[in-house]
Amino acid sequence: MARKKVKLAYITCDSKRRGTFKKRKNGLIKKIDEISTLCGIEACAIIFGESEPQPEVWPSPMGVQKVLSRFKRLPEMEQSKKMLNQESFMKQRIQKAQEHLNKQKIDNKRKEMTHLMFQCLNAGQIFESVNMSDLNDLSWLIDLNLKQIERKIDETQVKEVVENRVENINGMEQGMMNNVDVMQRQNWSMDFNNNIGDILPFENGNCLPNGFWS
Amino acid sequence: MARKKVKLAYITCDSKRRGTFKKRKNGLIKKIDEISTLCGIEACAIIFGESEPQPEVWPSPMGVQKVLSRFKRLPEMEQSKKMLNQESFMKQRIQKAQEHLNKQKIDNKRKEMTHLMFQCLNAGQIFESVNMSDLNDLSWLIDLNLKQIERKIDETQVKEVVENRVENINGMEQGMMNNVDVMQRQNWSMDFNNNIGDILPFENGNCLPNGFWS
DNA sequence: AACTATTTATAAGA
DNA sequence: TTCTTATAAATAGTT
Repeated sequence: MARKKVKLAYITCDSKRRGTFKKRKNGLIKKIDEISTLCGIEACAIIFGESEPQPEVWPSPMGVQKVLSRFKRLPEMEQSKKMLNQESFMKQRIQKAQEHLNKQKIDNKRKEMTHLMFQCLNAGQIFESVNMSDLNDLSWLIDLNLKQIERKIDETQVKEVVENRVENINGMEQGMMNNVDVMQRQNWSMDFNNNIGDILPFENGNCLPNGFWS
Repeated sequence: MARKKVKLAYITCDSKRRGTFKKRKNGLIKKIDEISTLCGIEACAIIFGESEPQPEVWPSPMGVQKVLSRFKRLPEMEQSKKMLNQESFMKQRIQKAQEHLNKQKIDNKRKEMTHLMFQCLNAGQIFESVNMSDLNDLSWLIDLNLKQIERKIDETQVKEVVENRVENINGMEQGMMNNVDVMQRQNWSMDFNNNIGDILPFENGNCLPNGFWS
């Protein structure tokens, strides 16, 4: 997990595998030490290196024996209660990955639509190529921005100053919804960028926020 | 390890300890899963929660049994070979902490001296309060900067442009070494700041680098 | 073995 | 409890 994300699979290259093993074994033992200390619990780990007859153990073999005897004292039934651990563990992992993927997709969509929104503002029109679905998302995004703008207005109590700008924006939204020509006033987008910047929910106001595409 | 560095000691607060345990147990199991997969080795962990009769085990209890039987097959002698693991582990930890501390000290000193250097440049003189030892470190730091400046000059091949500036800097160093009055030309520091900024080894040239004191 | 650029883990807070 | 988010730690690739 560094420099490059590593695929979770057997490392074929011998030297790399050995290096990884050494580093991760140390990390693992440190982690067990920490959780034991922090939470005051009993735990042990036994790690067989691939060509070493003696395993690395933690804590001392005596400590391991203590944990093991406690483990063995449990009736088979109890020991096996979590038998499906590994499988359910994998399922959990898959589910989490799936959820993460979904979040990323939504996030990407939002970025895409934000980009499109600014393109439209700069061009002063909505491109022919934008399909219905994106248009829908776009209006959702504009809606979202509007709400934030309204909130900001309430907060700063400068209603009188920006009221007509908000009307413009409402007009813009209406226009987008109907895919008509509210945006065609070329000057409007520049006016928008120059004035609305400081109440947009982005750091940089009239351009995409820092690191937006990174 | 986040938001705040946690002291490696038993967590007294019950709710925090339980939360930490849960999170770290998951992290730990994930790590064991990873090292097993990546390195193709056998390993197991048994973790007793503080009030749970059944331990969390990894991999499945069957897998644990397999590792355990392999472990038990080893003669006592072999099992105990790494008996001192825990103690030597602690010693290693202490040594590493010590080394880290030393690096931090050196780093701090360097920052302190850099700060002092700029203070002197701004004031146009070396303060009476600076002791001999710091003066020594200061000259070392200036030396270091000089070398970087020289390297930069070679790289950019703009020798003719900056040559006399370098002479100024050499003069400055000489002056510091002798604790005399080369720095007293009030205008010099401003000139330095204005012109040397882009070849200093810092991001911001005439002020401390970003995040320097964070 | 030591060094960093990155990825992960995770302590607090919402 | 789960979800964020800022920070601390682990660690992959390099030297």
